[in-house]
Amino acid sequence: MRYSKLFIPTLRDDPADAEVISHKLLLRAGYIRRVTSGVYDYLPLALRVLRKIEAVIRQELNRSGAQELLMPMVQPCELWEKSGRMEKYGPELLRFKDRHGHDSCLGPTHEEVISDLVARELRSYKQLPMNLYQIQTKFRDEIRPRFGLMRGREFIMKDGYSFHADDACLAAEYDNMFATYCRIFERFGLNFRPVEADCGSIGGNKTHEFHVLAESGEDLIAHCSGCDYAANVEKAVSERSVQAFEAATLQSVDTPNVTSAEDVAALLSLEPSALLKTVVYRVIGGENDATVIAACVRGDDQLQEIKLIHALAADGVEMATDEEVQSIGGVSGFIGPQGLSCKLLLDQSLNEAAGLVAGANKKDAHVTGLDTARDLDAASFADLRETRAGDDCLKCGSAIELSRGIEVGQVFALGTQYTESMEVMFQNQQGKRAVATMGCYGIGVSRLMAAVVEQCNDDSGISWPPELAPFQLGLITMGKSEEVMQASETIYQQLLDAGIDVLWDERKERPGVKFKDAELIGLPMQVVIGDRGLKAGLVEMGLRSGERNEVALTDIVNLVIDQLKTSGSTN
RNA sequence: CGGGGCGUAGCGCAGCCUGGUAGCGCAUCUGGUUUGGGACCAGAGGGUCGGGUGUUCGAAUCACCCCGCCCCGACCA
Repeated sequence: MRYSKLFIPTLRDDPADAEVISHKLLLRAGYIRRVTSGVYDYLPLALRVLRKIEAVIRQELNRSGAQELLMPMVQPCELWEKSGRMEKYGPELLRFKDRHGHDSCLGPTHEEVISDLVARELRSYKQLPMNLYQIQTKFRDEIRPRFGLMRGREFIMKDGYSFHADDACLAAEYDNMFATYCRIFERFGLNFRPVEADCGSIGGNKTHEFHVLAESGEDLIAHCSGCDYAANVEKAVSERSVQAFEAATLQSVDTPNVTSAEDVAALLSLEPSALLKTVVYRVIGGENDATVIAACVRGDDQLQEIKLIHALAADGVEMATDEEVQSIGGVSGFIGPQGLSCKLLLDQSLNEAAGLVAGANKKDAHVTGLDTARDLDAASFADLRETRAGDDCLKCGSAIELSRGIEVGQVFALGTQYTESMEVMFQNQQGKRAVATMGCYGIGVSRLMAAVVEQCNDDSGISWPPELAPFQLGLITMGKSEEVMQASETIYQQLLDAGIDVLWDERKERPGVKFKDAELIGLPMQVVIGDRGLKAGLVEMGLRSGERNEVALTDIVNLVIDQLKTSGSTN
């Protein structure tokens, strides 16, 4: 491809409204442009990268026994009514009526459509297992799209669904997909980590997320320094040794205007872990729907809301308003577990704990000497605290570390959650009707492009892994002499003939401009032909990393081929 | 939706406080000189100042309303 014919609108300055590196660089290097909130154009360079990402995914999935199909983006609402997700999915599901008044929606995911398809065609256990996937544009009307491609409303996703006659078969496919995902992310040269995760709104019972480690990641993940335990903090479990405090009688203590756990601890010269922190929520969904509840963790711990939601078997929780706090007998700023007229949950680390300090439910007062076993008989215990760096791993006892991650993939063992409601049935070996069991597997394709940029960049721009670069090679012509143009054209043709994806920068630009653009765009290798070297029969071969060598003009094509082989770049 | 910031030429910004009819850098176009790391000189084009209403002799500037964007919280690939 000739540079002058390619649509690559590069920018000299960082766009003002981009925050994270991938967003800035993809905009600056001419890969993407915003159309509307959370919706982007993929310009020619971006499309090339996307196609390469897709190619790797297809290759590995096909090799693992999955098969590709393509489902529609527009879906009838009936399917969502049938699965019961119409209400649960909420406003993220973009709904509309067609001209006949038929309720439709844009597919944010395809469990319903695939289950409906399979339900119609599945008769016998002999047709199972099967694993079907697609690479499709999804639409989720996100509350807050941000960070460019990282969290768009419209995005490209690979989603796969497997169906099985029994759970053992599902478990085997889960492991198969897990391994396949590891291979895919390894081929992208990413620093990633599979982690145990919460099932979220998709449901199911077993799931792992795949996170690319990056500062800009939206998720916090906990991983053990001594073994392979890793989990999203929404799910991570760990222990820490907390000093036991001496049992004492209950006493009230004045704490005028001192509300935060840290400040109360400082005022009373106590360890923050001696504090018992009480947070009040209103429950959404489940049997406690719309009621107000209180949850307690130690003063130096944070409450993990996802864990609380699970402990309550609810759909969600929301911080209580001051009025709601009052309605259960609490006083904002001085809330304590005693005497509240509501359901009370304590973190399990508080089981049998004594000598604690907690809010007194009176303005400007706390109580000391609180004993959870003695003073709080209505409380139930659950794991509610968020894992902290330095905690002990439950598996091996080593220290837990925390990192930020970008979730680029997730595998779920769903079980029969959708197959039951969608009636995906078949006749089993015993001749009986049975419900199929199901798994689903996602990879955020467009997000992956952003995640790779987050990990592969430097001050000059993007630095693509060879397998994903939009072109394998940049051929840069310097000078305007007839000779150098002619020599460039010859090499360009030879490279093309050798099947190499080359971008020939034949623009009438100064050398600096061409080098800057090549580096911004992130091409992994460059060949430079200039008047100076040409006289001596030499050209320059350089890598994005900076390494450069003068080589004979006559050798260049073969050297490039060798280099591409060793770097593992495919076309 | 709640909280914070912002909207002036393709991009990055100044001007606004204290009203007088729009400016800088980059990019673009023309001509010339340059040509191994984002050149220089000369000239040119390009703006409903996000939109509306109001105040005023006069509004980018002041007031009110609306729209859009970015950041922080709940969602997730």
